[in-house]
Amino acid sequence: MGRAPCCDKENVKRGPWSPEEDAKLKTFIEKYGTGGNWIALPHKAGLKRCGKSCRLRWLNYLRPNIKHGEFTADEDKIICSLYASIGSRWSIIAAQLPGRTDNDIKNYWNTKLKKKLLAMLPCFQKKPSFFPSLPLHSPQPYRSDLLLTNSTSPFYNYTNPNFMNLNNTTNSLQTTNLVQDLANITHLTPSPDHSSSLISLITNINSNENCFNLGFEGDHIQSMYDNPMEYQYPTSDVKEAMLVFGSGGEGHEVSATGSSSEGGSCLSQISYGNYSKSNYEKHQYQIKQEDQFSLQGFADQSQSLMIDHNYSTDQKPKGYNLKIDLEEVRQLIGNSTNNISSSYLFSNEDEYKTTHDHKEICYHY
DNA sequence: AATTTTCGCAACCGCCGGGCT
DNA sequence: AAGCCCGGCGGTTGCGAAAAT
Repeated sequence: MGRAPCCDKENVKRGPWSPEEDAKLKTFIEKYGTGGNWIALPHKAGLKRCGKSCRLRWLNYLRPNIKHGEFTADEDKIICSLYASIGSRWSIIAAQLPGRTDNDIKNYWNTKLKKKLLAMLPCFQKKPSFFPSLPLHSPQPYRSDLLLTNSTSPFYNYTNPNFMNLNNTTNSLQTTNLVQDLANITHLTPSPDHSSSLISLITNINSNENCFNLGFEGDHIQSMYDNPMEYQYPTSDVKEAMLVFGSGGEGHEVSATGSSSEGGSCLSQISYGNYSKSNYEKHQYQIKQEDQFSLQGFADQSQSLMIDHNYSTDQKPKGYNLKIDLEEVRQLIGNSTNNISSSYLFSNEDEYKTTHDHKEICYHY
């Protein structure tokens, strides 16, 4: 049995607010305040609205000093910085931007800023580093060397040509490039408590999540839990093959089938998890952002990006510093016409279906 | 010019935590 | 201590506008 609704949904008006309703609400609150009770407010104000709806309308639209319109470069910078630090805590981010609402910032991020930020990732801009030897604008033959062949995993032996075989030399190089690209963009600095400054790759078959993970590792496997940066390669049963960068382990929502609502899109997260080897689902502070970020660059492959960043329970960064190059973001935003990667990166569902059906590889500009 | 697709944003939904009884 | 109520929050949806075909 579910929770009782906050209001009688049959008798409340829904949908867009009329100017008359706005005026009623504004006048009432300016005169009497909210009284600390949003549920009772609409009745007092003579509105046939749910209290929550009134609250939202007031906070997001009617209250004084609300700022609408374009976000400034400085605001972009703050949003990017805070998102990199705390994730999708929109109310906290909004608190740093006077006049902006959490809803505004959330919408702005989801529709514009995120795409611009992701589009600047070198690993997606430099196609050869990720899709070496695949010429553009031409269907590609089936690549047997890109098959997954490891028969030890039920997910691994799925011979989907859209996945890379990370066991062979070619793809090790690809992966190394990928690692380097991400390291470049995030300016990751190894933690002092990881004695190895070298990034080594490990492969960790994760049967629970249909992924195998590539992680940065220090000298000991413990690093796998301490170190948040790992790549996950879903290996089966996904209509869109995708690459997820980020944290794995139980309690993380990184399943390959975790697609968001829209057909051609796939999952992406920026999450913050506190791992401990013994019980890494405890004390976990996770912030998740699902992206609608798809890539049609490799057969019917869609990809997503996850930047993961380890936090301890006091939510302070532990181990690594992630710095988004905000100047690059700003330049990118300021030069929206020069955005080759965005059209390359973002596909729509129809394109997906077309290439999926015909097993062709198409690059889009 | 008409139709379809995509985009942007306001609003809704449902979960969660805190305060009160 | 337990249960209820409410506010706050983040994710999602729906619809009108704009862009593309």
